Amino acid sequence: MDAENNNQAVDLSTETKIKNAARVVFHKKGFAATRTRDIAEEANINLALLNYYFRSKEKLFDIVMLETMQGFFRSIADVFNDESTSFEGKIDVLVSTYIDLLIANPDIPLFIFHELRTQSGELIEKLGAKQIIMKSSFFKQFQQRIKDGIIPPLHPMHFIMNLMGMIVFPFVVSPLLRGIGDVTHEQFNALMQQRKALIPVWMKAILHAEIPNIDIKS
Amino acid sequence: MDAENNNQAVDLSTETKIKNAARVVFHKKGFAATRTRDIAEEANINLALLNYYFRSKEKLFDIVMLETMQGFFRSIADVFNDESTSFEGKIDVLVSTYIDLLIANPDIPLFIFHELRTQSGELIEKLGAKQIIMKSSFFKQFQQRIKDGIIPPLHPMHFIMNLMGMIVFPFVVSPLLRGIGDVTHEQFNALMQQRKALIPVWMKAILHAEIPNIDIKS
DNA sequence: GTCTATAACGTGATAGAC
DNA sequence: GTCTATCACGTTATAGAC
Repeated sequence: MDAENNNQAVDLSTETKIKNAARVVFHKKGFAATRTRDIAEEANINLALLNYYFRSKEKLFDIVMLETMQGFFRSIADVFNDESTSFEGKIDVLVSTYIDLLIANPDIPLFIFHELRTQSGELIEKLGAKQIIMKSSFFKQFQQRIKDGIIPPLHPMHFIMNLMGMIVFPFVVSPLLRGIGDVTHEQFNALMQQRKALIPVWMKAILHAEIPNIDIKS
Repeated sequence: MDAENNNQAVDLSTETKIKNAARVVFHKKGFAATRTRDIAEEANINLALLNYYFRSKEKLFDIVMLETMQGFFRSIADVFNDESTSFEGKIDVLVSTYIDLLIANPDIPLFIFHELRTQSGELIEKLGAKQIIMKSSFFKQFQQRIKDGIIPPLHPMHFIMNLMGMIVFPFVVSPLLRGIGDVTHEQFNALMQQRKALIPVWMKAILHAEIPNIDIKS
């Protein structure tokens, strides 16, 4: 029964075991704070094998980080570029998809944010993040709605930030919720499930809110 | 003229120079990734002086971290407990105060979030964060509005997360905005200035949005 | 209080037996 | 491929002169 608890116990190749363990530890502690010994222990392998398969801690980290980033942005791209869904439909799917993803991997956001600050801008280029967002079906639908006067002519990033913020932010501050609001882990996940239905509603309220007379040039 | 650029050049005590430098470097790189040499260099002092004044890297970090946390939560407490302002007024002040704070110190959010995950729950207790939020005038005004039927009876944390997320999240992902939206540093700050007026409007739209029939217990 | 030199330690990486 | 033992290096911390 305890053999099924984690993938280290199952019959995976040593290389895969190391990479999986590295992903867990790097996500949780970041590059600088993790020791190669931590990864070896998590993977139940000998320390020397890490260097045998991946040459160095840094090379292993680069592989894990790129995979994580690509996975994250690819799943955004899939939703944003689905030509068959409406603007509102994309919001629903995005919210639901990402809340599930973050419940399963709550350490990912801080990991990504930290790397985005640390790494230079070429990482973002390498990921093609710009094309994913700015040339997406979602973005076009968005701009059409501004042109039609359905949505106020604010910088699109305002709404992207609001949407992603409402999805991701709770996971970043979840320790605070436990400490401040006496919210258990299970209650937290229940709140996140609620938000699958709530965020789309809130997002529509934000999109159509009457905006004050401010300077709206870019 | 260049003597006024930073506080290291002015006539501060060595102890203060070290602490200021430590704050800058720790905020930017976190505990594990900063070397005491980095701090010494930033402070323009000899490496040995760091240990002379603060005993160890860890003790210096603890001092800096606690000060940062206390400063952050204290400024929230000041707004939340101001009996002279209305519910809406508190939102306005909170948004404006924090956007200014974050423009001046964009590294603070990730630093705090990372520490909240790393440190145990006793840090949150030590900060009195629970009392600051749950017993605040803001929170009482909030619950009164639920009782009056002005606001739907959702868990208060939903709205706190939405509000703080809209304020803080852009600063956490600012590198992405530069990479994706071709937003310069100045344009970013201009967008944040806009948000001082926009977030209160959006927040009110969220607060009064008709919510769907979901399970709202807990 | 401030410096130089160095000790003490932790960690990444490798050599070499099996 | 996998292990034990160990090296090589960077970093924290301190000793001791000034």
